[in-house]
Amino acid sequence: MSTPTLFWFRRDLRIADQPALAAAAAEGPVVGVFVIDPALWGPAGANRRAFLVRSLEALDRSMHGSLVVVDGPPAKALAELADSCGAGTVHATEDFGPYGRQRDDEVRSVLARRGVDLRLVDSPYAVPPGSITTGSGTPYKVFTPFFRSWKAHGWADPLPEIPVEWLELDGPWALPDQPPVAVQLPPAGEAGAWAAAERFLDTGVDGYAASRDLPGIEGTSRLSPYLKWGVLHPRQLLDHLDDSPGAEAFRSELCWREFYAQVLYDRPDSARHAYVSRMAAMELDEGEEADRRFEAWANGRTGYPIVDAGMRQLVAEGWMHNRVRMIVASFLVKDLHIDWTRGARFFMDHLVDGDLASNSHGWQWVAGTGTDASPYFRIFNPVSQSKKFDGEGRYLRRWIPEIAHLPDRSIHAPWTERTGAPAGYPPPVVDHDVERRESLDRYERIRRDWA
DNA sequence: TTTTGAGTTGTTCGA
DNA sequence: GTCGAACAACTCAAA
Repeated sequence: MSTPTLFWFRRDLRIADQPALAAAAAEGPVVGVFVIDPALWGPAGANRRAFLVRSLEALDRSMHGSLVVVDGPPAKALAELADSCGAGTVHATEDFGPYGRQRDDEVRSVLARRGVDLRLVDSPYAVPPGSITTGSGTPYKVFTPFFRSWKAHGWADPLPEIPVEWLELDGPWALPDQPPVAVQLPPAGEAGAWAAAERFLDTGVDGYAASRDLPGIEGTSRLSPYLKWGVLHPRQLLDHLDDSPGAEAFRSELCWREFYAQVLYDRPDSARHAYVSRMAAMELDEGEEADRRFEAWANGRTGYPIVDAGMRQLVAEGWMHNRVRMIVASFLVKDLHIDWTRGARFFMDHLVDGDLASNSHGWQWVAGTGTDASPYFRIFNPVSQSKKFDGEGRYLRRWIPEIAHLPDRSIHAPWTERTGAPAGYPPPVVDHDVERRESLDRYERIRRDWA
């Protein structure tokens, strides 16, 4: 009997279109393993952990129950497992995140000492980070030229189905208990992912360019949790997109994910620190009053309906509409003057689709600390954004029952209602016009000091 | 090396 | 209500 090879699942919880798995299967019988890494498990947040557990259960079913689940630091866990089953190689999909790269270096050297080879194949992206550069060989910092270059570079077609001989090891291999969560999780596994993908590809792509901006309707793909865990690979979706405007808009959203992965790959520190370092000098509000305002934001009680609706959706669903993510982020940073990293952490605690690169850089874009060139005076007005993208208040009424009875005219700014603000709904925590001015002043001080 | 055109998602003001 | 200009001038990418 040939020696088994280990396949280490990470952010690629699928069987279809799996080049790294195909490479493992080409060597013989495969032991599929997932390592519950304490360094990632704890910080993931209960919602994401719960979705991960379900995704692993689905994966295990598609492997006829052969998935091995081990606990502990990956280097130690994999070394022990390789020893016990006599595997000479460990295959995995390459990870480009700051922690993942460091972890894989360590795993590689620990395994090498036992004569076990770590082989990294493929990536969670259509185009692996680092493979596209500008004409002068530097990483792109602006999206549009990156997008052009990314499309010109192109990507592989999805792989045809390959046979895998899964090897079962003596267990028991228990998945961790699924954390009890209040949110309704998306259907897990490749079947659930493809049901969602087909629904979107069949009926959602056409109107995507316009409807993706309207939080009151189901206009987005809702595929982010699957992309996060690699239940779907982006090239599988790209393979179904034509040249229509909606398809191009969706392709560009997929590319944003890759652009930010590339930025983080180039600048691992930018997960937690300002990409534009001089912006770290921004004056921030801290202390009791700032904490009180942060709590109002986190609890959906700022008195600005679009902000509160978004935060309530985040806590209730573990997901927030993209347009509203920008609005609530802008409000925390520019109306409350609170550090973007605090908001980013809160998002990561709740999001089922929480992805470090996209989350950190989405926040940095809003905060004006990121790769964007001139976001100086770009401060979202929570009332005009609400009127523009949720004119009929469908989204607001769904999430804020206290104000559901208000007419369209005043629902976006309840304090303007002549009969008085509704009982049970708070007055605005700050005055947007005042805080907008304050933010511009603070930016101006940084700019002046820099000059 | 220098130059040139362009840059996710905005807001406000005044005509 | 709608529309264009100003915001303030910076950095990036490519020619």
